[in-house]
Amino acid sequence: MPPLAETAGLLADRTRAAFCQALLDGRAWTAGELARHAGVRPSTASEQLTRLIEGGLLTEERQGRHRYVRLAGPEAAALIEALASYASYSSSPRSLRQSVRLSAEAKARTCYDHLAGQLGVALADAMIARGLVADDSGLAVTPAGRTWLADALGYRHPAGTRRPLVRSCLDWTERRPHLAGALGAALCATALARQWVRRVGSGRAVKVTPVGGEAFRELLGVRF
Amino acid sequence: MPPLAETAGLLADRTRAAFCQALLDGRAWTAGELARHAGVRPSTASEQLTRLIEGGLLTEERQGRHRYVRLAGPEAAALIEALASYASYSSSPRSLRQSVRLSAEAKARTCYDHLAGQLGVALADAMIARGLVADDSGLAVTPAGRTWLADALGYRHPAGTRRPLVRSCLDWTERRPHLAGALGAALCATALARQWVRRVGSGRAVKVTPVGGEAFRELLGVRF
DNA sequence: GGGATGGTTCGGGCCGCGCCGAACTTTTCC
DNA sequence: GGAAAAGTTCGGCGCGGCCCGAACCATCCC
Repeated sequence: MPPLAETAGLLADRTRAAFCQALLDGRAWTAGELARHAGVRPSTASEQLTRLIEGGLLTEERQGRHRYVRLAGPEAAALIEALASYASYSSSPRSLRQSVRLSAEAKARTCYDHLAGQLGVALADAMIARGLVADDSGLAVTPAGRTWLADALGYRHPAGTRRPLVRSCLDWTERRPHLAGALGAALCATALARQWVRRVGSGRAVKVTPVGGEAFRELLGVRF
Repeated sequence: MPPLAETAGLLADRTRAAFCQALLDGRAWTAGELARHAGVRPSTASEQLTRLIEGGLLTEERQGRHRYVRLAGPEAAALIEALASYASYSSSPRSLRQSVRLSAEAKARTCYDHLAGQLGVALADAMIARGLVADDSGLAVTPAGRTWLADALGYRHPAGTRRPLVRSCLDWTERRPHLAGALGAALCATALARQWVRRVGSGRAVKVTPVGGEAFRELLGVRF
């Protein structure tokens, strides 16, 4: 079996796909949580998780009687994003898309380790409008952007890392790009740490707190 | 079945994956060519092609008794690239990788509508070194680059298109990025039109002609 | 220790699907 | 018109894999 087909096969199953999409929130889930989420028996979940781990898409971490599982890394997340984005791009009738836009996840959510949804797109737009990120056919952080990153988030990009500072990630609800890469991750981490956003429910949805609304307005002029 | 799993399923089969990877050369193939290429009977190829077309990954064009088939567009190509790149990234033992590097495809080939392989990476490096493309955490064409595009290739980027001028595409033989997007396509089209490279065999491999060697050296200082 | 909970292993059932060959249709060429 | 070639449709075969329940193991808590 050629490697492409094999990798695709990992994601070509209802249950495994549900696992991976849930794990796009970047957190570690237990096997049982994923089983309930996908609506299968624990035994089934256990087997499918093993396959995903052996396939290199997930990593596990055992803690006592729990088996925690998370995406193997940004590359794996990017692959799943790419597939999900293409799939929703090529399918999804209009009416469904409309109703999706009204959900909590569409307003604001995490996408692996960065922010997405209407919030994510608004933040991306704001950073481009303020000249912190340039969108000259491909995204790039400007010098002003680097300063802002250090001042507002306390983030300095280590030289020589493989991960790009900023990467565009197509938003499957908004159909517009938001910011991924190290910048996106730093922004999301800060937002969670300083309680600008709070997770709601067990999924990927987040909610902007009053403090967060203030912060986003002050730092980037985003009104949400 | 969730859309992600469905799309993945299209590529989760030996035969269909072989079709798609062959079609990454950007050309239109007949059903029979693909059948021989993948080592299946025409009847099988016919059925699988229908599935890929209904799934939106391919488009067809009938001409007489021939059924020509090609990738549906840059998005589809990008998806297949992403999967192929990840698959070879996560698998592929060292020895295999070594022998792959010596093949004709590794030296120079097309990747959907742009140039890849050692040639593609060399061209990308040269354009970055000459300041035509900036690699400041994300790729972007510089003003000098736009001038060069107009002068050397006669290409002017239409405003308001959805397709990015330049996009990074991870090379699965070199493990380094080469240039995709409209710029990559324009460069590849020019190279083929002006006989800088010539296709060899039925696959994606190309060969740099003497004229091409001259042109690449003159325009970008690339010695190949 | 004993009960409850999370997770795994194993056997078995079942459905899907990828493949082929044979028969058929359509187009091309002589 | 007739033969050859490209492609399609259909019936059928067989494998793979997805799922479950039952039994079992490991951990945690009282």
